[in-house]
Amino acid sequence: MTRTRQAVLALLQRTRQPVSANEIFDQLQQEKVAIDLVTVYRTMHVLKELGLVLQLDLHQEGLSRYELKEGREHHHHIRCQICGLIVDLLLCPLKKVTKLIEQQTQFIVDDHTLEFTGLCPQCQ
Amino acid sequence: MTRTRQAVLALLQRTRQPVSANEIFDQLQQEKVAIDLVTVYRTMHVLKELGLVLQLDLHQEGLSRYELKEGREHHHHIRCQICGLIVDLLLCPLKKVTKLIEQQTQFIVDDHTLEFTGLCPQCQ
DNA sequence: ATGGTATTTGCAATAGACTTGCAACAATGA
DNA sequence: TCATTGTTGCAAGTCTATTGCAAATACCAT
Ligand SMILES: [Mn+2]
Ligand SMILES: [Mn+2]
Ligand SMILES: [Zn+2]
Ligand SMILES: [Zn+2]
Repeated sequence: MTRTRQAVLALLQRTRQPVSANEIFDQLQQEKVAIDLVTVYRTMHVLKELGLVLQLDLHQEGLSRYELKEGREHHHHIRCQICGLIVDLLLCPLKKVTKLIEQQTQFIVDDHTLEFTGLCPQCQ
Repeated sequence: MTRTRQAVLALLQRTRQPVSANEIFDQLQQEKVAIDLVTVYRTMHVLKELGLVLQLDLHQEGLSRYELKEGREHHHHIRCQICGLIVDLLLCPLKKVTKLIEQQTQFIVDDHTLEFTGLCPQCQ
């Protein structure tokens, strides 16, 4: 756990939203923390390996975001199409559906992704 | 509807799987149809606008695939992690869940993406 | 502390999907 | 036929992310 990695972790802690590598880079620049964008990517890789961080690849965004794992279980997200707000959905409604799909397709299902988009309360 | 666009449409018709721009390009090359990769991208854009083609951005693939819309309604997909087989799921299990999420988050939901991965019957 | 090893970092270059500018070409139609 | 419009190919560019490599840093046994 180097100084640099501490800085990234600290940023994730004080950030409520999932952040992209570029956002981490820009934010740390502003805070006068010298860090290369490549190092951000490599740091995120390490933090994922350590199980401290989750990587989110939301649909249509064309980049990855990261959030602290903390105690978070498997969950999904909803994103506002106007302001980009991302909110955790704590339920996963797909357990029964998974069994149905296994029957219908003869696949063995081992993962899924689910994401909603819409308008947040502010943007309506 | 130019010769080139006809060739792309014909390829989509005889292809069972959703195909990427590069796959369309390679396949047409093999069939001695002269076409530029840029033209493939622009053609897919046009065919989408015309409502003839659906664009799929499956999770973790890092590229777009295209399938004929034909009569297809809103639907989802399951992909085999070994061989890449993609199968249509004809059900959408999210209508009730959407209402629940609107209540919980105060968002107005207007779209969602859902995708399963697993092992197809051949690869188990 | 000191020296030696392993890890981490920055910079430059690269990869890969996709887009854009522009000029040549083809189709359309008065 | 000529002018206007739409389509294509090539080159170059964008954007996120990765890789090679050498310099800097951290770590550890002496
Ligand atoms: Mn989350
Ligand atoms: Mn489909
Ligand atoms: Zn789930
Ligand atoms: Zn659906």
